[in-house]
Amino acid sequence: MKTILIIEDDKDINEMLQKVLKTNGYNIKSAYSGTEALLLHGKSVDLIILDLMLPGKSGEEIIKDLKNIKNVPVIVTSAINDIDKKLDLFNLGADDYVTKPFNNDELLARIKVHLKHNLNNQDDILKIGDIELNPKTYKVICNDLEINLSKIEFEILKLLMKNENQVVTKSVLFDTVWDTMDSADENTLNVHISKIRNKLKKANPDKDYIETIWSIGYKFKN
Amino acid sequence: MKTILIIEDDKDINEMLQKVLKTNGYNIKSAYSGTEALLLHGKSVDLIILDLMLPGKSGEEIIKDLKNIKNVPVIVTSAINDIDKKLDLFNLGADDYVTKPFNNDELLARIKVHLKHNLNNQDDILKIGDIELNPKTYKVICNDLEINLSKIEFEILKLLMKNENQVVTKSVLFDTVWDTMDSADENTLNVHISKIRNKLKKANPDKDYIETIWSIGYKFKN
DNA sequence: AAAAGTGTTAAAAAACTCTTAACACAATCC
DNA sequence: GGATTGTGTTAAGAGTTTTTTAACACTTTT
Repeated sequence: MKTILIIEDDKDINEMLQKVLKTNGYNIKSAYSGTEALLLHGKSVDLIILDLMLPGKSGEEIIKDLKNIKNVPVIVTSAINDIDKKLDLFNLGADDYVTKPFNNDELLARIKVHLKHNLNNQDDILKIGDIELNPKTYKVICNDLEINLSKIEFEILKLLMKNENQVVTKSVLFDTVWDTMDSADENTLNVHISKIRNKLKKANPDKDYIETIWSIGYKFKN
Repeated sequence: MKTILIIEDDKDINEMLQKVLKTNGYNIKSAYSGTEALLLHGKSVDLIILDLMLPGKSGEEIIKDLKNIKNVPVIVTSAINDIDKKLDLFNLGADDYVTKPFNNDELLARIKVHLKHNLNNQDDILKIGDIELNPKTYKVICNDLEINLSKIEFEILKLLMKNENQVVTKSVLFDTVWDTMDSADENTLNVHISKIRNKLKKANPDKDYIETIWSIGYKFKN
């Protein structure tokens, strides 16, 4: 289920949006100001609906800060239809700009468009060779044997498998698996990789799944 | 360079769009009817701008056919601001809907958004002759063979390829690849260049990619 | 022909990684 | 409550790969 962060100071509109989006199957976080939004924005948020409210921080500042935390699609809503403002926001990374009053169904359609593009959050079963990873149940089957991975181990393997045959850089791994800025020690990653390799090797001793790309990262190869 | 397919029956608007998009660095294909568009749409097209008011096939039909050939972002432009029509088109796979008359800069911004999202973003892959370098995945393919470069080798080749047919001075190389002040020995660079040349030669023995510019630097020639 | 710059190779040095073990912490179980 | 189990992080030493250094042959410029 996708999570949408609503940033809207108008209480009626905020609540209306919450209701509409909830009935359409989204998980909701709601904020009534930019500063509040910054606290709520994090790993689980998949898309942001940002109202260009006037009091406090400007929309431009907020969008910058939000994108800094995590780069997800931002749909700006605004009563103002000023072209310069629009262009500013697109430049700062806004993905869409909807003028108020908007039609709810159109907003829903636009949300769909921008979520569709973000393929990083698909929860489908990943099947590569004799490994099967189910992001929903946290189950991993290798060579017909079920293996137990810890949460971090699971996240690492999922990311590697999503990028099959491509290098996943260490910085990407840190950003995705550990959402804090002061990401873990390099060594921590090594240890986890080592543990994953051991568990996979136990299930299938003949294969090497994870390749080290020296000084860059790791690659799940098939 | 990205290629945009313009589908617009109004001659003036079509030509205006061509001009605007060309000056903004896009490659253009232009069609004045749906059937013509279907013939032009293919592998090289990255995004479509589709005007709705076409004689013959309806916009809905055309968008279906286009997506069938190759699923690229479609921005619909239309003089009609009918919500039901809009929703129909979003359902059929439209990625954006811009009402005429539109501001050119806004259209450009929206084009950027939808191209950015395209995961098959081949944009920053450096392709020169039979060499392909992907800065994101750290992959280098030469003459259809994948070659493994170390990190420094990769950075050097990337810089040279970015400045195709231009001399890259040694000081620029040192500043870019080694970010410390006490830049490495001149000889160090020679050794790395030598290693890169060897690996490239192994993949394609017939070509000399890197040219020495005596006492100044190196040049990736094509 | 001399001087300056470059190419290549092998070996030393540095950087990075892997594994094991230890510790702290949290959740679970009797 | 106290013991047990499992997880995440840190540290240390061994192991591996890359990077640099140094030597010498070679090429270009003056």
